[in-house]
Amino acid sequence: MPVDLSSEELDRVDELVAARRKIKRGTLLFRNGEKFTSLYAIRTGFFKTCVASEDGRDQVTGFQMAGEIVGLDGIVNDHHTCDAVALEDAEVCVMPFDRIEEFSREVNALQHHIHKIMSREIVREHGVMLLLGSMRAEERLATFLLNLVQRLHARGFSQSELILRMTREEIGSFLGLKLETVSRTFSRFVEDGIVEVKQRHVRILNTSGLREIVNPKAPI
Amino acid sequence: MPVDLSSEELDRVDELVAARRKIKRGTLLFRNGEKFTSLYAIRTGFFKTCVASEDGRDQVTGFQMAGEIVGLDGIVNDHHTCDAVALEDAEVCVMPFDRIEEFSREVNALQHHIHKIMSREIVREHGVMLLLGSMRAEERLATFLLNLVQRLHARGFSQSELILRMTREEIGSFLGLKLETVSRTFSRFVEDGIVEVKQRHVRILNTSGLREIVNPKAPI
DNA sequence: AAATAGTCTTGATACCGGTCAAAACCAACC
DNA sequence: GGTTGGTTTTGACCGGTATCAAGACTATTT
Repeated sequence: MPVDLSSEELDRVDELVAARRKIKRGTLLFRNGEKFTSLYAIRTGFFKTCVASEDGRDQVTGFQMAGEIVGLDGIVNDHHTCDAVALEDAEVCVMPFDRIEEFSREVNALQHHIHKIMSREIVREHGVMLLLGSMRAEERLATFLLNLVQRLHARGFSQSELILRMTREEIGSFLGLKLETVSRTFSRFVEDGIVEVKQRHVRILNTSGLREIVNPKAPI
Repeated sequence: MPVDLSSEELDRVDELVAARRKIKRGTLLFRNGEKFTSLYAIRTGFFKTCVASEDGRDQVTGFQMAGEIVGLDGIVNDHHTCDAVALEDAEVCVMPFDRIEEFSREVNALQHHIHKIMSREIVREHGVMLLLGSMRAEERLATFLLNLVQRLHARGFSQSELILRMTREEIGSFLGLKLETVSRTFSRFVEDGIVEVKQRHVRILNTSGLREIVNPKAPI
């Protein structure tokens, strides 16, 4: 949790963490309908969250990595409304929400931090809505790759290479596309020399090419 | 604000409201880039919020009516990242956010209420992502109408009649469709006897028909 | 009443992405 | 090594929505 806190306050924040929990790849951290008790800070590993409609269709609402928080959906109704699935072996900090509320009454910076986390999630989802509502397949995939690599880079990984932890189908679900379209769009990027793709391994050869796809400059 | 509070606490919540502000139809409550200071509780009127991509496309992220809160997007970066536009003459309560944080340190129920409001917005957006990512035009419009009429009914209006405060283009932007598709889909609903449409005036003739479109029952 | 601008509807056509199907590839396990 | 199951790629074709265009309707203004 990257907040500006005094060392004393930091100690208190440590008390927030009730436990650590390991999640095996493919298993759920929490599921739709489950009682909400805690937020989870991801220490290691990679998650997807997804919601389901009554008739079985489901939609990946996000991919989360180290340092990010999952579980915010559960606050409003005391029950989770989506599933959080580990896409690789993972470890999280369990932070009981009543304790978070208690502490954030005492530590102003923590209170504000919590508010920011929730607001950031709202703003992130605005971006996804823009993507789903107005972009074509190539723009969606380019946006997705740029976003992933940017977040990975902020964690010390390469700016140009990444390993996808999710299947084409999961990417498609997130981007509102079918897996075949995701695959075809990757192939087109490869043809155009913008990326190299070997299964889940992606190397970005031309970042500004991707940016150009997302945000085409009006010629003169 | 429908919270369970003692009357003393309720008095304090009243102090949250720094002022009321009237917004003329077509004008902005706040705009992208503007400094964030306050949340706004809608007293009367109807708003849309929309985000814009760099190259000018924009996406309506929601429609808000009396009792709902707008401005949550501004918390994370101290600046708003979307526009809030009044679709009819409106009045809002201005609630300075620093005061909200101050009070919610003292009134537990208020603190939790704020958290719920933000979580509810996150969950609502999950639903929009599901809509944008996996539904076809008819399902999107049916979902939209059912949602609108349900929220209006909760405010004492009819279960079956409503007046749309937004244009076909704004509906389309929200639903990820072009205005022509929205219009055609309305026409199809009319042909099928599911709704009556006279410009902005809509009467729902067959609610379960709409539900069926959203959530088709598997035959046997 | 006429004129104007904005909004909405409808038609014809194009195209993007979906669907269906087959084959290739990969990893894990006998 | 061979088998199995899951994932990915690719092709052929189809369908839903976008696009382009014209006209109708409504409200407001002159």
